[in-house]
Amino acid sequence: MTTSRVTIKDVAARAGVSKGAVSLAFNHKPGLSEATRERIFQAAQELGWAPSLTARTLAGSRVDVVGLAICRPARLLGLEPFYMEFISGVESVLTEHSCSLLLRLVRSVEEEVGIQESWWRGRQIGGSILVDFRPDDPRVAAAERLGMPVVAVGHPTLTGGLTSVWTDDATAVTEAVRYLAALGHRRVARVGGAAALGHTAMRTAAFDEAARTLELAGARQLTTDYSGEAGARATRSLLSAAAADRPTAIVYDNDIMAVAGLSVAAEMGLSVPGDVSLLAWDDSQLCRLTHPTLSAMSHDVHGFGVEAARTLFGVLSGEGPGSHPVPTPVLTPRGSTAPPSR
Amino acid sequence: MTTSRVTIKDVAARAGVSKGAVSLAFNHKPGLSEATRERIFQAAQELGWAPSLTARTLAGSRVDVVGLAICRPARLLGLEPFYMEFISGVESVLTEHSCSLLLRLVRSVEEEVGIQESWWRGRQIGGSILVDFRPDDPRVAAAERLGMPVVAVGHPTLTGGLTSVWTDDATAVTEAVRYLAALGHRRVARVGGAAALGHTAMRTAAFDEAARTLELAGARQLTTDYSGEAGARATRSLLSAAAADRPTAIVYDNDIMAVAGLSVAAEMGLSVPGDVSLLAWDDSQLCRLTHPTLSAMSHDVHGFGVEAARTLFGVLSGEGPGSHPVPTPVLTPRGSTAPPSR
DNA sequence: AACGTTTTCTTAACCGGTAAAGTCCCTATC
DNA sequence: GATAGGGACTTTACCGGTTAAGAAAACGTT
Repeated sequence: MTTSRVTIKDVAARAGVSKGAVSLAFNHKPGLSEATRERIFQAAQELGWAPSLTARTLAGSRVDVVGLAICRPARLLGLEPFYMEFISGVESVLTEHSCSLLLRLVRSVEEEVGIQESWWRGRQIGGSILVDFRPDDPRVAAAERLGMPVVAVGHPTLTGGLTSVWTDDATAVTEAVRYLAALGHRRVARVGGAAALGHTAMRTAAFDEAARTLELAGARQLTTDYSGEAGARATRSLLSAAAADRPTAIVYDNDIMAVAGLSVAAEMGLSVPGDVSLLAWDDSQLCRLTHPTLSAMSHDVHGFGVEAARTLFGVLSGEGPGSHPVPTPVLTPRGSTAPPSR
Repeated sequence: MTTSRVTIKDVAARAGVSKGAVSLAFNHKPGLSEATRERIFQAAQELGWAPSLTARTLAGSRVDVVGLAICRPARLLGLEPFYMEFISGVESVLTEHSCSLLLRLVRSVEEEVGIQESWWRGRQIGGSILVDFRPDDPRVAAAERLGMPVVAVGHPTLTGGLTSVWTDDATAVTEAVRYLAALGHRRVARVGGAAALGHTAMRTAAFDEAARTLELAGARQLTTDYSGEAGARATRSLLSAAAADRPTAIVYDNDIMAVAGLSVAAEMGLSVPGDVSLLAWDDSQLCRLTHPTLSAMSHDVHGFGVEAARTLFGVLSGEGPGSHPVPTPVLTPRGSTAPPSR
């Protein structure tokens, strides 16, 4: 009930030493006899004391909290397996360093800049992981202006001089299109993610480029908000074209939209992969739960989070800016892709 | 680049006043002329200063961070729409109070007790939201021992004397079973969540009770780990019984498993809802993306998070322990439930 | 003009730690 | 036996705020 805040002073008194000695003991610094050290830990244990991180932070040492602000409508976040998996990867590294994650959902990049700045100014965080980069993202300048240690999750062309962790979306898109073309598809469509995001633009450009190179006349692209509903709408729009124009293969920017697409195809009486092939992205467990199972560009999202966190610790320990690519998503063919029917 | 930490002292100097005056101004406390107040804000703005939350916390005011530790294997978290939606609800309230969320994924309740304790001891958080209660949960005693303000998300019978926010799972399960029975189903099965969780036990008991009351001889239940794979396995096991014993309706404890079940039925050549009806739980967007769409016990998870956070702020402002039920999940029939075929 | 009130601001003591500098004592060295 | 060098602690000065108590100036009163 009472709790009566136990402080370092109480521990010092109980162990019969000074505050300084307790501090020394708890930071495993030299200058104390084994006996005293033991006595101090004993006292701390008895009183149930742990050093206040707040005070410790204020006293000038580092902050062991990492920030992460995510800017997506709440409705979508719930559904996207991506972030939770990413976070779990980040967490697994933070835990090793007994660090915590400060999370915030924001509505705009501008708001995020504000949050990050106040976190940093208020000494709430030691550094941050920035995600969902846009072209000319204001966070690049903000991070540099503040001198705040960050790792930017995004392609180096988007993240300015910041240390970045990224996947090669362009190559993955190209591989996806090549694969579908190799199966014999000519009318390939892509249902992309949010148009404002930098990596969507990169995928769009790569898709165009691949379509041109492979001389796919019927290539088409749409952008969405990543939601299943938008994916369904986009698919419906693509598949309702006259049979001669209708795409025979569709690539999606996440797996929720691919699942939605699968259901639209069924609803329209089209068989997958007979009438249309579908290819998902990110490849969560979901892709193996549908019927037919979804072929996907598969991706170790957890590992992506791990790498981001590791890199942030690198930055925190003084490493200069760098570019850290993580493995390119690999094609994982399952039941939803096949050669087009004649 | 340099940032040269701006502190309250710098602001005071620039405004030509003392530290104390700046503090007064920024906390909107009386005792300053309008002119000085203005001058101070002006100076702060020019220097880009914001008070350090760390220092502020240390100086004795409250902590504006709320803790949340989640104990589920990372692999599952990614997929479960529940938590992200819940978090987004929590966040929306925290934001109003300019509070942040400290998130941690843990592997066991014991680990969580440790984390919560060190957060609290270290003055990292002002209070916490506890989720996923088990019978005799050690967190109840821990929270009371520490005198830590918390809100427990779980049924009052599980959360001891802690302030709780909960949904009436028992009633919802009963309603689900009644509905299926009303459609004419006699062999109803349930694919439950993690056996160790308190609310799973409550649902299991309620299901048994409802089956007895309605005299459903063929009622069966299984528990899983909430993953789609486990849901698929469970469904496969249930549906591979001889036709005369095979359940004609299955209730799932989340929607991922229901999706998995749907695909298993398809794989086994059974039609939904013709041969077997499926009923999902939680009702994320996913339930509307399958074919047929999934009937579900629908639930405002975002609102659940909102209520949890609101209640925590109540506790923080001194409200005594209380019990806050949120609306019971309501049955939302869609395409996956129908009377059994003869 | 003398005196009590307010208003407005300053001082100084914390909050709970860290870290550099200082003190004391014990031992090795010449 | 004087001195230097460590080891084991203690002192003390911060970190960047808050806040109670104190002081100076402005104001109203009789």
